[in-house]
Amino acid sequence: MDEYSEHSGTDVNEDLDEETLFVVSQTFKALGDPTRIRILHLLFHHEYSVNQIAETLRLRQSTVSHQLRFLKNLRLVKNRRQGTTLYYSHDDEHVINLLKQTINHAYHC
Amino acid sequence: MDEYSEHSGTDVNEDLDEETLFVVSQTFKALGDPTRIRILHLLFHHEYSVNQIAETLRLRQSTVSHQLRFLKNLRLVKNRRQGTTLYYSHDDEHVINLLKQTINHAYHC
DNA sequence: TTACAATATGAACATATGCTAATATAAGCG
DNA sequence: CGCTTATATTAGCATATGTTCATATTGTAA
Repeated sequence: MDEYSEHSGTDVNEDLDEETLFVVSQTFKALGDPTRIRILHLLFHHEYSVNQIAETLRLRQSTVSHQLRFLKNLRLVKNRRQGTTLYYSHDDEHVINLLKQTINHAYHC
Repeated sequence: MDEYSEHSGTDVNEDLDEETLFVVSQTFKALGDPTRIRILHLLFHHEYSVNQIAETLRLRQSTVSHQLRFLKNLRLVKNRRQGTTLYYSHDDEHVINLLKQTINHAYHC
């Protein structure tokens, strides 16, 4: 992996500021739930509608919709309308990479 | 970042097995709390005792001890005894890298 | 317009989570 | 041994979280 570098030239032991702490914890929280992981994993390769996600993952439509709203608020997914259907796809390469890394790590260890 | 590669030659759309799902979600859950992030961030460069962590981060001893137990159960930290003092340090390079990446990402965006 | 399909929303519920105070345990020293 | 320091543990509490059912909204077509 790549080297950790401080954001600026300040003290290396500086505590994290509150905003960073919030953003970072929110990001990891988003990935800390099995349902959301399954949804994001499904969206790795292409877009799916809400109902397609629900059917594929055997989840209630309501559950999927709630979690998609959660993910959309964090800008981790985006959607595209086609008639009454909304197609969702991922919208944050960094977070997708975190997930890919960790899934691979879990498999290989 | 590096490319995502499937763990085996099976279907690319295969659903995540339950164990992987559990490990991955546990890992992200560990990083999904501000207190644990602060503790792990503090441990980036060297070890600290429980009381040192509590004082530095202005947390109760009990809070720190609980979170360290959590992190130790997931093998994210380890400790070393010296008399009555326990010195904790990080014990999972992969997870530390995830955290470093995400902190940097939060700063730069 | 009405009817239908797809999705979103709100409320209720059960469970999970994190912090705290109080207490217990463990190690070292006199 | 008793005393002190450092850490761990337990129980209680408040809040957060995830799912579900029921219902509302939206868009399209007849």
